[in-house]
Amino acid sequence: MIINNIDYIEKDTNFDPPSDVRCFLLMYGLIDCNNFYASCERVFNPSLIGKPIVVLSNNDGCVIARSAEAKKLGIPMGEPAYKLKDLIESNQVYVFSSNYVLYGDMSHRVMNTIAEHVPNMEIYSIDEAFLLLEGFENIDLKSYGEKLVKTVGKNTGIPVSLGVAPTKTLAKVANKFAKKYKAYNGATIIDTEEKREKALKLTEIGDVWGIGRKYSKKLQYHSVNTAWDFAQRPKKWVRQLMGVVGERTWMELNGTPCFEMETPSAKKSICTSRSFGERLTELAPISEAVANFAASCAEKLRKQHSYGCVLTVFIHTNPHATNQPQYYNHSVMQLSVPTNDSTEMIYVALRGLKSIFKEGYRYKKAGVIVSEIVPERPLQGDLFDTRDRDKFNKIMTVMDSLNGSYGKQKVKIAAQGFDRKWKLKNEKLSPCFTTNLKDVLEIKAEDELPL
DNA sequence: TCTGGGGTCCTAGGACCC
DNA sequence: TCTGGGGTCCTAGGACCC
Repeated sequence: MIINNIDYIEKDTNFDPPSDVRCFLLMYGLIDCNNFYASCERVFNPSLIGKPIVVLSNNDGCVIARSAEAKKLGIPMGEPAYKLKDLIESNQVYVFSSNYVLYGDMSHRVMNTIAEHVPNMEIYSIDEAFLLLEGFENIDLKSYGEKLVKTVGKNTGIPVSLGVAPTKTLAKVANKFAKKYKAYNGATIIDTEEKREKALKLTEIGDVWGIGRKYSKKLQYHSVNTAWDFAQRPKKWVRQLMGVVGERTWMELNGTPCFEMETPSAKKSICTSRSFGERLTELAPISEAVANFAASCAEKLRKQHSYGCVLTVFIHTNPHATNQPQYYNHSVMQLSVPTNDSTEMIYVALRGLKSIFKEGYRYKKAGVIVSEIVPERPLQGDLFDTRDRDKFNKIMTVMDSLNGSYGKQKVKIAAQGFDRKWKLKNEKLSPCFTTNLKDVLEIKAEDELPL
């Protein structure tokens, strides 16, 4: 029985695990890319197949993706790269700086392929999509799923896995099985009560979607070690310990959908922030960085046809350097008129930065956050607004279109500067195979050097 | 020396009003 | 003067996700 009705869920607070036989009218799928960033690096460099690969975060900080081989070596997710130096060298692990242009483009290819075969999908992240499988009663979901997985792999070179179940959370569970056991051929379906029970019993509580580190610890303290233990607890108990959020996860694990398919909506906040490649002590280079972050926020706003009303700037020192003086501050500014104009945002952001910048610290990171985001129209004017908004709108449109055709940052505001002292460290960047022919040709030329 | 970046949602508590 | 409760709005912080 599927109860796809939020009102019912709200009212019946004593709903306990159902034990009746189910008939699923509607199933959710979760398809995601295996070791996505590592797989992307591999697509254009087949010599890496079978080799351990790790991809590092911005500034080559810590590990954010690992190939299966790297996982096998015991390289943990999130580990700082410097701690892994020996392990990397002794095992000849291939290390890459993150190349988001490449990953973004590969993501498009994967998503487009899925969209060609599934009518209703929701892109959930760069490497994941939920599918809504409606009207599949007479179709063998297992072979349908296997076929989809195979097609995506063939068309894009990226290996993917699919989990199918009556709720999104259960689809996530199913997906883990598809990944873990090769014999599933990339697709696992949870469509009977027996499979659900077995899957939940084999799933650690911390691996459940929606249960993070903190709750995982809390639950284990109460002897809840598996997803099944959790699903068997009374609903009231879960509500008390974890609030409505935990209650929804509980319902979903028990087969009642609480998370519907979502359509993409405009962001409610937009943030651009970076750690600097080197520590900065002067206002000038930090200003340049902040100007760039503000410009990037404005560009993101224009892309989603929104204006921002509030702008926050923050800076801080390195919290890990406990032997050095620490400083963290932020400044919140209300914009007189909602805007997505780069020049205006830069101006306001720099004013904010000036108000919080203090001499005598080694700054590590800064960022700009835009909040209270509203749709582009209707615009509420300010009586005392003297800015020629039409003119600046036109300038922004021209700038975006030039940058769209000739490449990022070909045209920018003077304050964004050219020094780039704040720039990221990414020493192990792969070429942008999919978007930059020049990079690819250069690599080829090098490859041909025999000695 | 070296530890990412960008989001969302929920809750508790305070201020304020009637 | 004192006492009371309910409602709303805002904010900071906590938890989670990828």
